[in-house]
Amino acid sequence: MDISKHFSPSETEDKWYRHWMDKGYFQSKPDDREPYTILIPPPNVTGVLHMGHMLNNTIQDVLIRRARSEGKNACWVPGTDHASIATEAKVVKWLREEKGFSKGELGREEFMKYAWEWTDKYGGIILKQLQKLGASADWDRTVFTMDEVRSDHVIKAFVDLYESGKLYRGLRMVNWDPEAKTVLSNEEVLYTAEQGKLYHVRYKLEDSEEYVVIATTRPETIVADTGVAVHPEDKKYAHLKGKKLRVPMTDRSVPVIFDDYVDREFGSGALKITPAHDPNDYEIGLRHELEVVDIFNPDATVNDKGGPLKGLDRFEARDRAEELLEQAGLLEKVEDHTHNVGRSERTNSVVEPRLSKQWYVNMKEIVKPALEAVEEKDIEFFPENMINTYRHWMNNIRDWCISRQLWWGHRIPAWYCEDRIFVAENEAQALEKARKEFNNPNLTEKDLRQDEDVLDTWFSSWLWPVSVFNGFRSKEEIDYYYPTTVLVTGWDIIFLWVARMIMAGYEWRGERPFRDVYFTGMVRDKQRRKMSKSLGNSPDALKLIDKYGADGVRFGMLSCSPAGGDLLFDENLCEQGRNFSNKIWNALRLVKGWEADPNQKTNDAEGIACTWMESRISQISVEMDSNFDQYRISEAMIKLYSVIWNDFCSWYLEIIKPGKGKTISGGLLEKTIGYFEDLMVLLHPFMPFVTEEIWQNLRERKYGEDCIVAEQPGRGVMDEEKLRAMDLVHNLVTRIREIRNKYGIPFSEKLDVKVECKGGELPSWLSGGYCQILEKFAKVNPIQSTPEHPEGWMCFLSGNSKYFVDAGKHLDLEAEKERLLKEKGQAEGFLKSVEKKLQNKRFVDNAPAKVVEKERKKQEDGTERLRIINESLKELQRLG
RNA sequence: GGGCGAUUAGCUCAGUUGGUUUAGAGCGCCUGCCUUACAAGCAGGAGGUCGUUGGUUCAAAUCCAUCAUCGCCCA
Repeated sequence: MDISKHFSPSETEDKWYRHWMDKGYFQSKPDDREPYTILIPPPNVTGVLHMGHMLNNTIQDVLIRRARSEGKNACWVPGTDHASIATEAKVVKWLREEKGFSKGELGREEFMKYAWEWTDKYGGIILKQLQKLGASADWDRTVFTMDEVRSDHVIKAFVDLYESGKLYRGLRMVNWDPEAKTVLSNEEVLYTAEQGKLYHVRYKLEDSEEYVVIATTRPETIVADTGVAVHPEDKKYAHLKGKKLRVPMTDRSVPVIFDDYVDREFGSGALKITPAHDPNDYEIGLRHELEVVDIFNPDATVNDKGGPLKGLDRFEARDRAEELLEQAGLLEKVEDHTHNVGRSERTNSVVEPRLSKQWYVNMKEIVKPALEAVEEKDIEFFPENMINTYRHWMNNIRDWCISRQLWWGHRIPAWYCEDRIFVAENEAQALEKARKEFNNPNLTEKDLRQDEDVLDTWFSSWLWPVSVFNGFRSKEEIDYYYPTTVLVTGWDIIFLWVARMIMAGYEWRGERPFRDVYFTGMVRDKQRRKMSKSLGNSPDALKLIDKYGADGVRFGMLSCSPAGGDLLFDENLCEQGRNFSNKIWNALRLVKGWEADPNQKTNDAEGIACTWMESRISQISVEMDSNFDQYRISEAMIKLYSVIWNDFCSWYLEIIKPGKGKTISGGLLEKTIGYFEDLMVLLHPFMPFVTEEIWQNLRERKYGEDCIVAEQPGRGVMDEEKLRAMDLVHNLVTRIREIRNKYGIPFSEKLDVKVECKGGELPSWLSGGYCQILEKFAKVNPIQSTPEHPEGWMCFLSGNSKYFVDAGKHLDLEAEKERLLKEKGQAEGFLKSVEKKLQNKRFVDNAPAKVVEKERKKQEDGTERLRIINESLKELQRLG
């Protein structure tokens, strides 16, 4: 059989992916088996695959494939979300640049047509990319937050909440994005320290030339001031009680108020109050019943109320205000000032606090079961400590603003008629309600006006675990799949999404939406910067797959991805993954190259190797079980990597490898192929393509006999003694190789080795089949026992035994002495620390007997080692 | 300002909740090898007083406190 020296992923990936799809392995239907369900955190429908997605989805795929191999009914539901603001921003830009239209010119209906056109064109690219990665999601179930079923759920949820009194419409200070002209939730605003200026402005008393200096970063809002606040205990300003100050650039005067919100240390200790343009000022304004003057249009240009600044953009207005203040002699000084500026996550424009009427979800009641579920571990977080963040947010939760001044999304199902609101699933029902309310059967649709706004995208995705299974309308699927097994997502959306899904789960199902939450870290570059498109520090995901293969990239992502922690991505890790694929591939080439003789018996060494390998496979399987229970995915993979590379390839295969021109026992080859299969099944969830390819090559397979659905190995055989013996052999081999290396003894030169053995009997692991292994790996004749140091032989330690090797002409007394002295130092240090413990009476009295016993054994061993070393040194001196 | 977390080998990280022969892995580094599966490889090696200073304990990388440095979240 002619097999290429290097594994080539590109040839195999598409082939097997298609085969899995053809066989319908990714599909899930409710049946008698235990379900294992994962819902994808829906990426933006028009987005492209980035490193975060790769990590997140690789982990989901590992879990799903592992569950499948455990015989569970594995169901991974893929889908996308419509990402209201991000998508609308893209469509607006596209229309402006390509078609020359603005949103306003088009009107709502036309705009929506274009938005759907855009979505149809770019939608789902990301899902195709996930397939390249090997994602074994049930694609027949692909859902979209704006498809019919999901939209229906969103509308129904809104109506439900309204009817149960958990929704209200209120005037609040909101985060306004003047570019997208929409409100943003707190979570959509990103704060960073930015360089600005602090303007010190003089406010004169109404009836004198005396003035108060007030520091502000936003002089353009001076014209909207309706008060000046000072701290009630600030003696400096006590005399201002009852006075009024003239607002610069206007002919208005405003009262001085006393409020302990004021920070006496900041600036002059006097604060201008602009209720319409600052959330804190708004609160203060409410307390003191100040007037509210709003000087901005929705696009943050100054309106009629802005006096001399009218018509200017807010930043132009700032400069203009500076000029005007300067001219009026009211500007005391301007300083550089660093302060936190909030920007829109989507458009990056500076967020403008603005008073506006919006829809809110009252969180008071909803939050309770959601917090409790996590506190009581009904829902488990991995890593556990994410609960702190969660608790903190939940305890300080504020009502959720869910309306957005956009068109792309679910339009709010609220209709206005005169001064009344009618919330219903559709217009006809709303009309019905209105007719009843007004007792007027003559009302028509024309009398109703639907709310212009759409709902926050998260208002649709918080329903995901329910809506994905059509939970509001049908029982069949949701009763089987809900609650889902695990949610895999980044911790950055714990509030935006995770917390809210939990709330929705209890609100509509009375039950947790998932059992576990696995929080992935953020993928960062080597400089610890979050990988992002804007920084351009994110490698192209598909190019990486081209270069290293999907398996290689998966390996790379997984090998550095502890839950919750950040992940410093290094392409090097993908290379390591690719090399690993190649390693296994070459193991296949080796095994396939052997010629089997059905009549040939296995020898002792081979028998030992088999029992040992079986035990190792059992051992690693058990370890992986426990790793998976704790979502230690990275650890499970690295351990398996080591078993495959070191134990299977470097050790097992080398032991049983037939000599040149020799055949292998048929039974042994059969067993070997079995182990290889077992290892491929265990590795499959991490590296699906290369394992499937090898699995298929290991034997003739019937159609449908595939690695992806193969059963995991049993955990039966566990021969502790063989495992220990093989360790000792390994150690001895390493020592002999080290000596060969150090003294330049070529491998072609066969060595005689003896072991110091008082009774004259060799331990079992130095005789029989083990001798053959030693012969093969260290090139030594069968080891013999000796009561004393043979004349002129070199001495070394392995484990606790003293060995002698006939190094002949290679013997270098000086180097030997140096080596032994170094070992002596170590042995002495070791013994000292052990003895110190044992001499401590309190240790011997208080520590558990087992621990003390262990220390005694250590002491014995250490003493023995030291004795051996000292003897050898004496022998050396005698020779030298 | 409130909170969370980190600090272990040159780099990236494990260390299963205080006790495995004086701390492990991968990468990198050094030495020797194109040994007939694999140079995307093989064999071997060097490298850490577990951030600081105290404390608890028979016993601390592990628990507590302080400080230092860094990161993140919320306001």
